[in-house]
This record gives sequence, structure tokens and C-alpha cells, in this order.
Amino acid sequence: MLQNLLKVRTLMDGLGYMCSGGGAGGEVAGRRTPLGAVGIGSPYYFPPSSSAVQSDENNPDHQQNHGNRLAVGQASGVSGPGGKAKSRQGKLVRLNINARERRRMHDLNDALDELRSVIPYAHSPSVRKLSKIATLLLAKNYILMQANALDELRRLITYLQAQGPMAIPPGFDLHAAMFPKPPGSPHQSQPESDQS
DNA sequence: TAGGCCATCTGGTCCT
DNA sequence: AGGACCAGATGGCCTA
Repeated sequence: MLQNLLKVRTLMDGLGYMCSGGGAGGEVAGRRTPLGAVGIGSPYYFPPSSSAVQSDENNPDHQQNHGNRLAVGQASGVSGPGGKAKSRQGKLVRLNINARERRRMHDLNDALDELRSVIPYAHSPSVRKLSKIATLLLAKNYILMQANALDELRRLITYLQAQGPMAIPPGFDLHAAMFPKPPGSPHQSQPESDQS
């Protein structure tokens, strides 16, 4: 279950999802980020300039001053009796890894936000945002529902065709309606024999 | 106050 | 070696 959850980004990548500034832009509307709302400063805020992002993300002050989420083990482990230079270097490496991980999780959350935006549920300021797990489960059910509806439509069309000649509205691609191409497919290949 | 949800840090593992 | 992915730990916020 959790395994599946964490594979979302891979899935999104496969579908052509681009995380670079993708989706909701700099700050993600609706994300549960009380700190930002309080005015302490959102831990998600990264300056527009990517170079600035890098330097700022790796600044421990940025983490600790702009969010009261204390770095749980930030001061532990890396500081030891060993050489100061080495410990500083190790600390820097750790901060880089942390920043990458943070970005990765933000990308994952952006993907989840995009998913929320396309699945039908009551989007409203008064309605609480779907949790991650609820988003995934609802999305799965929605996909299954669409697949069932499509299947039923195919059966209906087949049945109607068997009854006799059908009056197909001009411009209606019956084959495409029955066998739609996935959104990401390069060319909407036209069937040689049109039903019309 | 307990429980749910979440963000972040961290160390391990795998891949390129 | 460096980066991506993963899961565990920790602590904050919110709601019933």
C-alpha cells in the first residue's frame, strides 16, 4: 500500500508529468501548511531563481528560522570530535541530501495536487482537502468507474449495431469513441475504415 | 487529549 | 561517487 503510494511520482513521470514549476506554481494552494498561513514563512517557499534556491535550501538558518519544524537530527551525528573541516563537509553533504529529499517530496505532493484537481470531488474552500491516501484511493476508484462505463458503452454500441444500420451523426468518430487513445499518445491514428 | 495527517531528517539500498 | 528511492523516527498542527 505505502509502496504504491510512493510510486506515484514514477507513474507521473511515465505520464509526462513535469515537476519543473509544474502544477500549482511556487506555492501550492490548499496544501496543509499552517506555518505559512500563520506568517512564520512557508517552509515550501523557494525563491524563483534556481541558483538562489540551491544556496538558500542548504542554509540551515533557512530551515530553522523560516519554520518551527526543527531539524530533528540536524545537529546530531555529523558533529563529532573529528576534524572540523571534515565535519563541516559532512554537514554540508547532509544538508544537500536533505534539500534533495525535500524537493523530491514536494514534487510528489505537486503530483498529488494535480491528481486531486482532476478527480471529481467537492472542491470547495469549506471542504477539507483530500488526504494523500484518500486521493489515491479515490483516483483508483474513478479510473475503475471510467473503465466500466467505457465497457458498457462499447457493449451498447455493439448491440445497437447488431440491430441494424445506425444513424451516426456526421463528424462522430465511432471507432475513436469506442477505443480512445490514452492522453499522452503521440498521434490519434485514424482507423482505415470509418464506420460512418 | 488522542488520533490522523503531514513535513522533515536520516540512514540504508539500489541504480547509473 | 552521486542521485533517487524508501522506510522509520520525530514532532507540529488540526479536529473530534
